[in-house]
This record gives sequence, C-alpha cells and structure tokens, in this order.
Amino acid sequence: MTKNAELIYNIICNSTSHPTAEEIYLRLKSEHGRVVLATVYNNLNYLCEGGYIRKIVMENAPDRYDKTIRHDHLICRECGAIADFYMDDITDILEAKLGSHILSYDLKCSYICPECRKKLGM
Amino acid sequence: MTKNAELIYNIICNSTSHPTAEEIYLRLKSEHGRVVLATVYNNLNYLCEGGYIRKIVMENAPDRYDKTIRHDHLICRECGAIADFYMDDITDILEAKLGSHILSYDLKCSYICPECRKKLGM
DNA sequence: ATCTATGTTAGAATTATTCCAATTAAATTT
DNA sequence: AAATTTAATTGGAATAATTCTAACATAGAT
Repeated sequence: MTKNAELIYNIICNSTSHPTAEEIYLRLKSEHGRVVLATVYNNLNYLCEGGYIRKIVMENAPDRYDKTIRHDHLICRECGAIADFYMDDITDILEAKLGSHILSYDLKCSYICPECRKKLGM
Repeated sequence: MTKNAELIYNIICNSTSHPTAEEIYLRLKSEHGRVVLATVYNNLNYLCEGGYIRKIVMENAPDRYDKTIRHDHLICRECGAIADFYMDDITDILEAKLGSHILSYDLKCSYICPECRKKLGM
C-alpha cells in the first residue's frame, strides 16, 4: 500500500463522517501539501477493490467512503446526513429466501434524523 | 399526469428490464417521435417524487428505474444484470432494532447470476 | 380568440469521475 | 552509490450523466 493510499485509509477509518472524495482531498492537501483529486480517486478505487474500505453510493450526491466493518446506513431524507447502525447479519436469511449464494448486501434506510425532527417540530 | 409522464410510467411498469433514462428515451422516441432526454429526466424525477416509480441508484452505471411494488434487487457482480426478489417486509424488524421510524429501505444484494455462473463454470 | 399556466425542446452548463501522457518517486540491480 | 526499471502521482483534458435555462408550443380557462 502506497503512502497516499495509507493516508486516505487512515482518514476514512478515523472518521465518523463518511467523507466524499472531495473532502478527503481537501483534508489531505491541507495536512500533507501537494495532492490531486485524481490521486484520491485512484487510491479510493484501489482501496475499494481490495476490500479495505467501501463506497456508499448516494442518490443525487457524490459517493461517500466508509470503513468496512459490517454495518448499515440510515440516511436522513431532509439533510442527507448518514448514521451507522448495526444489525444482525441477515445473509443467512437472504440466502435461505433466495436459494442462492450472496456475495454481500447493501441496506440503506431512509429516515428523519433527530436534528431535523427537532427543526421540523416533530 | 402529463402525456409523456404517462407514457414513461407505462414503459416502466410494463417492463421487467429496469430501464435507464437513455433506454426509455430511445424507446419513446422510436414509438412516439419527437422527445428529448431532458423531458425524460424531468418526468422521471416527477414520477419518483410522486412515488409512482422508484430509482435504483447503481454503482458505476447510470441510474435505473422501476415500479414501486415493494421488492428488492439482486445485482450480478459480473454482468450487472438486475433481478427482482420478494422478501417479507422488514420495516418492523428494522424499526424495533432502531427505535426510530423508517420511511423506506433499500436492499441490494450482490450475487452471480445463473448465466454468469454457467459461463464461469461454477 | 386571447390569456395564462404548464409542459417540452434544444442546447449549454455543471458535476463527478476517469483517462492519459508526462513527471516524479521508489525499488532493484549493477 | 549510480543506473535502471517499475510504480505512483500529477495536471489537465475528456467523458458521461444529469440538471438548468430560456425560448417555444400546447392546452385549458376566461
């Protein structure tokens, strides 16, 4: 793993914010000088392919990146914030239902986060 | 609902292929003459917002559109084909786990489809 | 028949991401 | 340690999907 790949990996793992490529790029630039967005994308792709991190594909927004420890996501319909949640692994249930082997699954729930709930007086 | 919105809605509902905006556009053009991609996108957005159809956000590929009858998706890692699968509604389970109301959920499973399995000799 | 509101068109603009060629850095051989 | 090979990074152009905007057309209301 190259130096930049490792820096990017650490940013993602030590963050709870599910950063975008752009955010990672800005942080890397401010902390370690000269980098370029293409390098960030190259390394993100490399890290994803190697299974070190995973990509969260967003609706109408740039993709976000996250550590791989198995967990799922809650996405606020109002502000787009992402929260993690941990749920029993449902691979077995899915495979039983399907009669077919599953490589992985991606579960996203749409909800309204506590902050937005407050703002909206709910 | 406007004429184009209805045509698009029907294409999606009478199809099992989860078409992209482009595919819908081409079909609409060949069957009803003059349309433009922006109109297709406008109407797809309108139909999504109204809950008439839903968008399947794809990784590294254009978005696809689908009817709303509740079901989930199996996406082949090799060829990208999408198959539907019907699973008991897990909203209750998720809400119990979360202690929070869920608006909707999106579950995608990655697998290898029967055709690719054959091709790969699996 | 005219006015108004809404939908559609055409094409430019934007955004996210990838590609490619040139450069730099790192690793390996001499 | 210098030279050679290999891999990573840069910068900028290219691409692809989608949205925006302004002009135009259509349909319904007056």
